[in-house]
Amino acid sequence: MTSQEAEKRINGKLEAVYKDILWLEEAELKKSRFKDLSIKEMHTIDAIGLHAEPSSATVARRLHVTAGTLTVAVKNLVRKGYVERRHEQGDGRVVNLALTRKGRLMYRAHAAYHQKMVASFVTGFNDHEVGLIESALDNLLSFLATQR
Amino acid sequence: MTSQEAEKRINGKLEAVYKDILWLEEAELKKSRFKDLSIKEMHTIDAIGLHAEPSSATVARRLHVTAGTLTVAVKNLVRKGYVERRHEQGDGRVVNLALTRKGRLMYRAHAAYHQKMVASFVTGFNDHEVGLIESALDNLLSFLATQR
DNA sequence: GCATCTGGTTTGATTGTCAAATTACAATTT
DNA sequence: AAATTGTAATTTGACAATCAAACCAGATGC
Repeated sequence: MTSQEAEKRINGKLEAVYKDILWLEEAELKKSRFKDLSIKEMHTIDAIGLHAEPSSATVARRLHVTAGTLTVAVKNLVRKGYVERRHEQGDGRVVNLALTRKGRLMYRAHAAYHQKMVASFVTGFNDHEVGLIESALDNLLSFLATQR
Repeated sequence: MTSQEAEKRINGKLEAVYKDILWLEEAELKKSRFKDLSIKEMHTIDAIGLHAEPSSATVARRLHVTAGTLTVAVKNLVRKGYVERRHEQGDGRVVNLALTRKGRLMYRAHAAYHQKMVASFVTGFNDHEVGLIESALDNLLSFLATQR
C-alpha cells in the first residue's frame, strides 16, 4: 500500500518539526527581552499560567518533574523576578505559585509565538479540513494516553 | 471567526502532544533492554543513523549542539557500546561516527516506536485526508524555516 | 617552513534532574 | 492533648547536558 509511504514521510516531517521547535523557541527567547530564561524556565512559567495560582505539586506534575526539581527551578525564577511564592491560607504546607507582572509579559509573548506557529499550521485550509487535522491530533493524543 | 477557536484548541493539543512525547519516549526506553540510555543519547544515535557515517561536526549540527557537547556524548556512547569512532582516510582531523551492532538495534527499535505513533496519527483517514495532514505539516515546516 | 585555518577535545561553570533525607505542618488515633 | 501517621515542600549529593573558551593536531597556503 502507498499509505505506508505517506506514513514514512509524515514521520520524517514530525521529527523535523519536533527537533526544530524547541531549538527555535530557545533561539527566539535569546533574541527577546527575556534573554535570562532557558527554554525549561519558560515552560515552567507556562505551566504556572496566568490565573489559577497552582500549588507547587500541581506544577511539578504538569511538567513531569519531581518536587525537588521544581523547588530549584522556582527559586531561580523568583530570583529573576518572574514568579512569586504564596503561602496558602489555611494549610501552611502548601506553596502556591503565581507569575509576577514580568512573568505575565513573558507568558503572553510565548503564547503569541505559539499562536503564529499554529496559524501557519492551518494556513489555507477550510473549516472542514482544519477539523480533520484536529482529529488527527486527537488520534495521536489517544495513542499517547494508552501508552501512559 | 470561529477558526480562531479551532486554532486555540489545536495549539493546546499540539502542546499536549509535545510535552508527552519526550516523556513517553523516555519511559518506553527505561522499560526496554536499552535502559542505560537517556533520551538525548537516543536522539544522538538517531542523528548518527544507519548508513552514512557522518562526521562529528555533521551530527552536532543536526542536533543543534556544539562540538564540545557532542564529544562528551559520543565518549559515553562509545563506552556503552553503541557507537564507534572512525578516523577519516586522508584527513586525520575528521572523526566519523558509526553505530555498532547494538547501536543499530537501538536505532531500529526507536524507529519502530515512531512508526506506531505515526500510524495512530493517521488512523481512519483516507489517502486524500492523509495528504491534507501532510500539507499542514509542510506549512509548519515552512514557517519554522522562515524563523531559522 | 611558518602562519593560518579547521575539526575535535578538554575544561570550568551553570542548569536540570532524581532519589533520599529532612523540615514543617495537618490529620488521625488513642 | 500527645503521639503517630501522612503530606507538601525543601535541601542535599550525585550525575547528565550544555556552552564558551582555551587548547591541540592535522590541513592548506603562501
